[in-house]
Parts: sequence; structure tokens; C-alpha cells
Amino acid sequence: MPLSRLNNEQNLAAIAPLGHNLIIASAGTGKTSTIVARIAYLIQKGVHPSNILLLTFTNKAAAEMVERVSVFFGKAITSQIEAGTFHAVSYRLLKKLGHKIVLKQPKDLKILLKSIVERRRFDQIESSAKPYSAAYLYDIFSLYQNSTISLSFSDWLAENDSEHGAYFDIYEDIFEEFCELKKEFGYVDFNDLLIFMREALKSTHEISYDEILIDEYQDTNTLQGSLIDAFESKSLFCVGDYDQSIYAFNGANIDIIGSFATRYDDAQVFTLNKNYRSSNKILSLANRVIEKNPRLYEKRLEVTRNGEFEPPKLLIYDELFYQYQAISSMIKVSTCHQDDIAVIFRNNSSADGIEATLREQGLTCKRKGGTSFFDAYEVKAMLDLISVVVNPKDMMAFIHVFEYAKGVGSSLSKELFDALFKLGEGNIYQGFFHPKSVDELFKKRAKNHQLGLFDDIHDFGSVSRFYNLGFEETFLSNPILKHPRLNTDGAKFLHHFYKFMKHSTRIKNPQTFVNHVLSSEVFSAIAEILATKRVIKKDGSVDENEKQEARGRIFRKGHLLKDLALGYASNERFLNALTLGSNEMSEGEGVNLLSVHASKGLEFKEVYVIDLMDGRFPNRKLMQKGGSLEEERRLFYVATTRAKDMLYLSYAKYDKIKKISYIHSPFLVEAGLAH
DNA sequence: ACTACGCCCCTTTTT
DNA sequence: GGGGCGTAGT
Repeated sequence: MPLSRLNNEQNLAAIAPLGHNLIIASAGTGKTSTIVARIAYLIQKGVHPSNILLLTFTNKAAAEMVERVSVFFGKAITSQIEAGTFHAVSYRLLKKLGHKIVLKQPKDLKILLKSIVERRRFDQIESSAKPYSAAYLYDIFSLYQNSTISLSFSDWLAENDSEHGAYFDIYEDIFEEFCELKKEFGYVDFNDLLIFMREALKSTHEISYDEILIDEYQDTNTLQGSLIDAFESKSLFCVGDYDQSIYAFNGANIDIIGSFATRYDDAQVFTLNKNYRSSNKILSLANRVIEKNPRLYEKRLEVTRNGEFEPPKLLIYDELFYQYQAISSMIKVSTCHQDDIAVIFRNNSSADGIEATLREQGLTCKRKGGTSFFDAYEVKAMLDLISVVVNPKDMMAFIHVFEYAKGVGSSLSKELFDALFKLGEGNIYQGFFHPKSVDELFKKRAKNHQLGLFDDIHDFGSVSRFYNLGFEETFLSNPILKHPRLNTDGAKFLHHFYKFMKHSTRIKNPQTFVNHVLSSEVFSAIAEILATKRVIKKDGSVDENEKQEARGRIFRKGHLLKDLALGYASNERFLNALTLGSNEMSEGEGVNLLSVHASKGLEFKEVYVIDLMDGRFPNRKLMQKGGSLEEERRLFYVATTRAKDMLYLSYAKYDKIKKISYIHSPFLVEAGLAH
């Protein structure tokens, strides 16, 4: 059984009585096994699996832990455990409570926020500081929401950045409007999931757990902490390591783990000291460095692995790219299986270089954050087409789709959306198919000073200009076609879209729905535009064969998306799952390429920590913006403790593209590898 | 006034 | 590679 394989320390933690238990688990001490054993122990003791809540940092980690428990009890039991990230769990529970939620990517919401910011006047305000950009304002507000639950935005800003005092009122006002706009369009962001969940828990007794297990407890931020509190669980099982707290930029509050023992009367603290992962030499290097940080508790890690291992090796190169090439060569000749090798870096900007040199060597690599797939325009277009059906209030999705309509820019597409929104009383599907009569459908042109050319030619927006284009009767009679600036191309695109919408609402199965998107005229038109754009030569000529191939690639991505849709109960769930977990998916096979943050919780036989230059790692820029050397040191600790057998640390003295000279990272000095 | 397009800037870490 | 900005064209 699960408990039999634990050591004494782990066992004591796993069988702790219900209550408030904190497990301090240093790197490689078997915390996953301990959590798995704890869950198994609870189930054995008669706790119903649906009364267990497991909160992890990635959904993948949650799935793996539940999978390991199911070895003992079977899937029928373990599938009842509520497990996932704070965000994924909140989403599922809110759905269960009947909330309608459409999760939006921060990128889209930044555009929305920008539209509000642009309408504000800052120039009359006297201040030495320039107002924040919309994107930065979104990020800093997000950090605020994650960092505090007691302060107002202004008060929080005042504590962190006093120079913007003159703008505080405007900022507050902007977010008030932003909040209303989100509500109007039915949008929810990552933070909203947690905030809504916390609020929902205040007014329901439907949801409660016998025990909540929290992995990576050191990275819990104030908002997440308040959510844990809101569950009012009598039993917590929190697992973490102070030295691996690397999410300060997201509001991670180290006091939450630090004050655990004093926060609860019945607090019990267990410590796991036996390291099963790394060789003694790797471990002592990592410990030498992390000991430079102030100690919250004594670390006395015991090495359990016997045998002779190579000591960690420092590799020095004259130039950045030589470094990547040399490391790729070493990986090529390594006897280690490629899946068991990881290249770890502080900044993602290192990834492209190392990926390129690996490819030169004929090696493939695995990268986290399925960026290339979900960043592709065709994939975004497909997701926007799904979004607009799932949420007929979704302005952003509508506007993104209409970027592909010729003669329709951001201004007209917004006006079209507004008109459909009014015609359908807040629902563009209704606006298309059951339009109400509206007095002033289109806003009058603000001024008609320079009229002449276009403004009065189409002034009445006579629908007769769209006769003989083969439009359906019901479409022709829709008031939307009276928009004065809508041209024939735009109307054709709108008609494609209309037909797509018409047959959409009945399709509940996500796979069927993706098929519906792929066979629609709208998507076909979008694919046509993208394919043409991708093969067009400088002289404007297009090779038909090449274009068909490009079209083929676009539709192949469509079928990939269809495969991903398998198993989701509704379009809404499919869409939200992609937003919640798209960047957990990794792409490719072979050598693992990971940022330090992405490497958290993983282990590899052979690890290369690269670009260890002062400025890049530690990242001095971030340190100036509220980071700290301590945090960077913890990042170094996390990176090095991923290694089981062999650890390489490397840096380059010069970057010939950026023309920057570097000196080695101070952590290499602290590690005793450099002076 | 709005759309389309070409050129120049920067590029942190995550749900 | 993407977003911001200036310019030409409708």
C-alpha cells in the first residue's frame, strides 16, 4: 500500500491527524509521494474522495498525483477527488454553483482596458511621472489583486509607488469602468475566478471539504490564501519549501508559509530532510548558495544516494552562441536519454538560441507553453468563432474575427458589434435572427465638415447596393446592412458570419462544433486570406500550389484542435479549459527546454543551467522593479536542484548580436566555482 | 475619418 | 515576432 514505501518522516506527515499540518519539504525529499500517500490514507480512513480538495500549481501535477492514487483505489474513486490549480478548481466549482463564466486571456483584456484608458485625459494633471500604459496598468492591478485583500488600489499603489499619486483617482475610475465593461461583455479573468469563488463561498454551504491539500504552499499569494481561508476547512495539509518560493512577482506571500505555525492553534509542522534526488555534490552546491539567504528554519538535508558521481561542472565560453553550440554538442554525445536531459534558463529569451543550435545538431527538443500552436492566427480565429457562439456578448472575439473582413477596420467592426448588440438586446445572435427595432441604430457621424466624397453617397445606407449578391432574404432585411460605411466585401463577410451563426447554437459537442467552424464560409474566407498572405511574393504574385499547401497546413491545425476537443462536455468547457491550461501543454519530443519557473517540481538526470551571467541570472532589471536578490537566489536553487546525476553550469562572456560583455553570475562565486 | 501597410522598437517569470 | 506609429490611399 502507499504508506509502506515511505520513510519515517514522510509517514509521520502522511498519517497526521486532521488539523492544520504544514510539511516542510526541501527539494527532492519526496513531497509528491507524501501527498499521494496522504490522500490514500484519508480514503482508507473513510474520507469520501469528493470531500478531498487538492490544489496544485499546474493541472498536470494534479492529474499525476491523482493518477498515482488511482493505482490503489481505481479511477472510479479517485476521479471524485476535486483536484487542479486554484483557477481550474474555482472554475469547476463556480460552474457547479450555476455561474456562467467566460474566461478571457489577459491579452484580450488589456486591449479592452486600453480602449478605456485612451478615452481619459491625463494631460491636465500635474505630475512628474508619466501615467502608466494600459498594459502595465493591467499587470500592476493584477499584482495588486493578488497581493492584498485589505487595501484599496490607491492605498496599495501609495505603498508601492508614491510618484503616481496625482493619477490615483483616474486609475480607480478606470478600473471601475473596466469592471462594468467586463460584466457587460460577460468576461472573467484569472483573478476574477478566485475572487468570485471566495465571494460565492460566503453564501453557500454546498461546498466544503474534510481536508484541503495544497502543494507548493510557499508560492501561495494573498488572494489564494484568502480563498483557502474562505473554504473554512478544519483540516489543511500544506506542503512547501521556503527556499523554493519564486513567485513574488505574482504576489506570492512568504509570510503565509512563514506564519503558519503561529496562525493556527493546532498547527503541526513536519519536516522532510532526506533527499532522494540529487548526488551529494549537486546538493552541497545548491545548499552553499541558498544558505546565503536568511534562514527561516534550519536546513539539514541528508543525502541518501550512494555511489560516485561527477561533481557539477562550470563551462565558460567566449560568446553566447558558442555556448549554445557547445552545449548542443555535449547533449548530442551524452549517453543520457534525451528525455532525461534539461536545459534550464532564467529568461525565455535563451530558448530560441539553444533550440536553433540543437536543431543544427539534428536534435529535437520539447518546449513548454504550446505557444506556436495557440499563437497561430488560424487557431485564434477558430477559438474566436467558438467564443462568439458560447458568449454572444463577446465583443473582443467578434472584432478579432472581423479583422479579416476587407474594408472593415477596428472602428467599423466595433460599430457593427454595437448595432447587433442593441438589436439583440445584449446578444448578437438575437441581433442577427430576432432583431428588435431600434431608434438610433448607428450613431450619427460626429461631424460632417469634409463631407463630399463618401459620407453622403452611402448616407442612407441603402440595402439595394447588396441586391444580387445571393444574400438570404432574412439577412437582407436585417437593419445592420444599413450601416453607411459597410461595403460589398464587408457585407459578404458579414453574410458568411451570419450563416455560420445560424447553424451554431444547436451544436453542443465541441468536436462537432470545430467541424462546423472548419466547414464554414467565414473560416474558409479567413483561411484564404492567411494562406495568400503567407505565400505572396515581393512582386505580389501568388503560386496557386503553394497557396493550397498553406491552406492545407491551416486546416491541419484545425483538425488538431478538433482532437483536443475530445471529451469536453460543452463548447464552453472546452474553451475555458484551453484558456486555463493551454500553456501547460508542451510541444515536441526530446531535450527539455525550460525556464526556471517552468522547471518547478520536475527532475532530470542531466541538467544544464545556461546563461549564468550577472544581469541575466540574476535578472538585475527585475530586481530593480521590485524583485530581490534573495528571490533570484531561490531561482538558482530551484534550477540546480532539478539535477539528479549531473549538473552543468555555463555562461558566455560576450553577446556579439547585442554587443554586450558579461561577467559571471555572483551565484557561481557563492557556489565556489568562480572568483 | 477610417483602413491598410510598411518600418522601427523591444522582448520577465505564470494561472 | 509582435505591437506601436507614421503615411498613403479610399
